[in-house]
Amino acid sequence: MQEPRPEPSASVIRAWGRLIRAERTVVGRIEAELKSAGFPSLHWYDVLLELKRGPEGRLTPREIEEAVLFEQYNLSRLLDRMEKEGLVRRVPFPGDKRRQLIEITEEGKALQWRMWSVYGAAINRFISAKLTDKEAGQLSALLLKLVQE
Amino acid sequence: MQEPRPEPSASVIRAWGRLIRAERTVVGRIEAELKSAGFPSLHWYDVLLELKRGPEGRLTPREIEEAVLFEQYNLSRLLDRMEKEGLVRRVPFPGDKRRQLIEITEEGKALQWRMWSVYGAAINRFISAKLTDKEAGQLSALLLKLVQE
DNA sequence: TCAATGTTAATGCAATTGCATTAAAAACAG
DNA sequence: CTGTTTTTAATGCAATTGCATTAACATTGA
Repeated sequence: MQEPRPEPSASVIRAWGRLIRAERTVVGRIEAELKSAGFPSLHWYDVLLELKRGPEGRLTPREIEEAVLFEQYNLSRLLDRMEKEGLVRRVPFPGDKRRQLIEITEEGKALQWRMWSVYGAAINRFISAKLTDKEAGQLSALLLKLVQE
Repeated sequence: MQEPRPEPSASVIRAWGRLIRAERTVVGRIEAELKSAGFPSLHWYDVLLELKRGPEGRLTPREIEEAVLFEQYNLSRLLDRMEKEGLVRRVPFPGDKRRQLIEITEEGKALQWRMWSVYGAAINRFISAKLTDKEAGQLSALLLKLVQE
């Protein structure tokens, strides 16, 4: 016998819907800015930024996956494309031939930098203009609760 | 001469990162539940729900697009697939041969209903369990500000 | 009226993503 | 050790998405 399942509350359903919509809207706006400036997508930026932050500009694919929540196979092919563009380089992982290190190139760093000038401006336009810093802090705290555990 | 562009504040950048991450995480978890129950993706659900709410279970593709923020060409092909599964039906739009009405079928309504039992439970597990109703309300309000104007 | 413009939906083709599997190497268990 | 299991990354192929364009119709304005 199955217990009746309680419906999610109206306020939870509303929050969920708005989360989807806000994300789609803001990502769409920011991607449009990047594209119209001739830059690749946010996914590329995310990888470049993570690498730049990593020790000596290097991370394993696993670490990148974990940082940006991509699927293994998607990241593998994204790195193919980025390598072909000269933005990253695959180097051997010392002491483990299964793994590898992805290293950002100077060209990759330069692209990240140039993209940030457009990306940062877009964040200003589409987020800073809509929320105070205090509200941004509240939003962060709430979203953090959502992903925890 | 170019004015120096102010950097987005740290709290805004953090909120933006968490918005992306929270959305990806929760969508991923919910999609996994749907898939493991043998159901199609959230996109299908979204379309079915919008149609079910529409007058006599009908909306134009334009209206669906607007409601769920899909691209025109993606929706066009999604509707192809859904029609092939017998979930929706394309019917002529009276008085305008360019447009059409998409009508949900009984089978489509039944699928939406069955999906909701899994989807609602997933929302409970992944959202209700993490936020109080009050917090959900605050989150909604903040996300709304983000998409406004 | 009718040419020009705008709107709606579909489609060919390229790029990306998803799924399942594979290959290679490392870690582990007896 | 040696066979088994686990981890890491790549890949063939199908499904989906993105981009650019097209076709069909409606609307507008001279």
